[in-house]
Amino acid sequence: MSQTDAPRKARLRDVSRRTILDRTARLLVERGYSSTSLREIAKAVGMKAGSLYYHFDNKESLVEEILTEGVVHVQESVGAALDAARDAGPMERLRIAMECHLRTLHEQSDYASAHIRCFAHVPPEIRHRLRKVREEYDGVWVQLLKDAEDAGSLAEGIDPHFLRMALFGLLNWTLEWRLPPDRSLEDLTYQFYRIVFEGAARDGS
Amino acid sequence: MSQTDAPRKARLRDVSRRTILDRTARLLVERGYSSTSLREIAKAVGMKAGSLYYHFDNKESLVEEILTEGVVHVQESVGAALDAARDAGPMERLRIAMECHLRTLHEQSDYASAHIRCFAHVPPEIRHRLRKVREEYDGVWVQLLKDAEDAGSLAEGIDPHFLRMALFGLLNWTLEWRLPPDRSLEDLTYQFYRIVFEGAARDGS
DNA sequence: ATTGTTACCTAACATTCGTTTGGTGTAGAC
DNA sequence: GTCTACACCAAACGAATGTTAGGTAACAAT
Repeated sequence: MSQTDAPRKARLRDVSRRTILDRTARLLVERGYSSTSLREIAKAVGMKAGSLYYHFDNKESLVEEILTEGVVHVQESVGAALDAARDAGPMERLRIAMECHLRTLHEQSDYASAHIRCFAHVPPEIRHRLRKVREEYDGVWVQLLKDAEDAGSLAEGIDPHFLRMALFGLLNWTLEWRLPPDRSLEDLTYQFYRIVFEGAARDGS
Repeated sequence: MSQTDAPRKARLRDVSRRTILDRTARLLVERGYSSTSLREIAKAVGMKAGSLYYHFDNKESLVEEILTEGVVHVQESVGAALDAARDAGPMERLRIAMECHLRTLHEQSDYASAHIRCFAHVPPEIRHRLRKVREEYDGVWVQLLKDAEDAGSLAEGIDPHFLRMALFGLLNWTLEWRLPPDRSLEDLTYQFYRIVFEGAARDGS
């Protein structure tokens, strides 16, 4: 009846729901989509498998919500960092986006890394809807590269579309490694930025 | 009794076995490890599921053989191309290796693409043994980059280990795309080579 | 004190999975 | 013509899967 009543009533439900999402995201990263069973998820949460259906319609919608949120996490993280560096030049903004993308994947969001690792193995309908969600985040990079191009910072003959694909490959593939713990993500970003934009070859080779 | 007798006796067995491997590789690329069932494989071959056990101990060893052969395909393809260009400079040899790696993944071997797409989702023991198989192919690239470094063709401050990881990310991640059919793999290789080695930024940005 | 809702559990459902067992037709060897 | 090894099939196994139905403690509202 009070204003705090409705939130309090809804709290346990929301907490449990969030716990399920968190634990499932972790399992999806570790074992992939098909190998993560509802009973495994339930055990990680401290429930029984059937109880998951109180919070989600089925396994697919649970996973879809996680993978969708994964894109949102990366997009918000990169977006916030770019907003904070609104005055930086286009190349510096690209470097910031690279570091932020890497940091979200490796240190901040199991949702994001679950998205990368499971996308290809998820049912086609989900994958189709996830493509739509990706497009908005893709747009951020399209704009970043367009800004760099307009500023005359990109070399001639470089196709921005391929460059974007190359960047995604570089950044997302790092999930396949065990990151060397002696090197920071800042180092990694610096190396990748140098390779992709300044080139790994000595000038004139 | 004749010399052709033993081969003829063994032929049907070998043909069937190879058919199983081929069809399974294709299914692994399309649906991933856990979602590819033995009954699906058997149907694609024209057998019943139980009959697969005449040729393989179990699902895991069937898959392991495919993923292992995938590495062999790439390694032999790249190795042959490099042997044919023994006199080329280290940077040209790197370009050749890139194109050959891409071509094997996209046009020549389902075994190779199955390896890339399924490696992370395969049982840990198999993954552990596959790492050993990868190491030899990794050595090819370690040598390529060492040759480039020794020739003074690499920029200072570039860590060859990170550069190799970057290259693998770039090349292998292309399997996540639908390759634009209007662009050849030669174009793609050229773009990637320019980005990674000459840099996507205009000099002095 | 009673009622109703919330957030689960128990127990089962039908299916599918990898796998095994016991056969069976066919082809060549003798 | 008989025999034998080969390459497979038929049918089932137990276990695991996603999912559903019915029940039940705990708590809040009345």
